[in-house]
Amino acid sequence: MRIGELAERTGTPRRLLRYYEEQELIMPTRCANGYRDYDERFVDRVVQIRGLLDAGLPTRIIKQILPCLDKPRVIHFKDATPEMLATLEGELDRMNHRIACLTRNRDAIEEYLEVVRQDKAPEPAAQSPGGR
Amino acid sequence: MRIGELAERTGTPRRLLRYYEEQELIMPTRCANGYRDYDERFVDRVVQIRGLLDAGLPTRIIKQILPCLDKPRVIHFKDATPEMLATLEGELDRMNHRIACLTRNRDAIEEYLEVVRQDKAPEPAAQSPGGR
DNA sequence: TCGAACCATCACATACATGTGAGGGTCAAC
DNA sequence: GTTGACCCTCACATGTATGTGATGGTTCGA
Repeated sequence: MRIGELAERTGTPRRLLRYYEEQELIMPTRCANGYRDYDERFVDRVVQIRGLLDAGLPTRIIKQILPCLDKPRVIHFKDATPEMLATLEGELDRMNHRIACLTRNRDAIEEYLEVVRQDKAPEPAAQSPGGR
Repeated sequence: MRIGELAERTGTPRRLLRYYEEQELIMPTRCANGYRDYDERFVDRVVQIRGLLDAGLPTRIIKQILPCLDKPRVIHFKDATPEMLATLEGELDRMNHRIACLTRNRDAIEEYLEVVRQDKAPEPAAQSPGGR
């Protein structure tokens, strides 16, 4: 598929698809006329990239972890230098921190919303301060 | 405490503490001489801010959710306009997406690391391709 | 054959978090 | 009273992910 279709199917501006390519996150082939030609697999991949970017990972890191996640991963064993593994472990750590932080705050927001809704919804009886 | 101590205790450049204040994420009082005066509570708060920033939330959003998380939260009930609640729900959603994405990728990295380690560590017997 | 709808590259602009430094005040210790 | 370690307020610079537009090639249907 060409860039327009991929853009539409992933909800991503063309500009960014080209940017991700420049950052070597995705490497589409080219048609004879120079147009980018994207494989079906790129749909998922782009969505994954966007998710990781949104979660705070820079392209530099995403570029490193992406190849490790492809499923027939035997191919990538030889790339696994010690430094590379160390980087991955470091990122694993940061991701765990992020997950913990997000989860903590999400739970807190959820609780807040529940409490506020309880305070607004029920029949107007005796209520603690702040009630409507 | 003054800015230097807070910076050291949170591992945050002074520059950023002033920036967070400019963005109205933290509002220290001032001493007579104009120095910022930080309460003990700011230590946790700054750490929380940094965690959320690292997880991809912009200061604009952090500013909105922070006050909802303070524990004697009765004070903040009146701020809960419908638009505000909608925003919060939206952010809750995005945070859930982020958490899901991070968790998925973390698990995949973890699995990858396990497989690679298994491939490198054990006694050199018959092994699948890619072995050392 | 023309126009619309794609595609290409290039370049400049923006928002946001952050770095860095200049120019100057405060204060405690010597 | 001078020095050094703080603090202040600017203000300009950087990196990263984005927005936007100029300029031009390709394809295809009217």
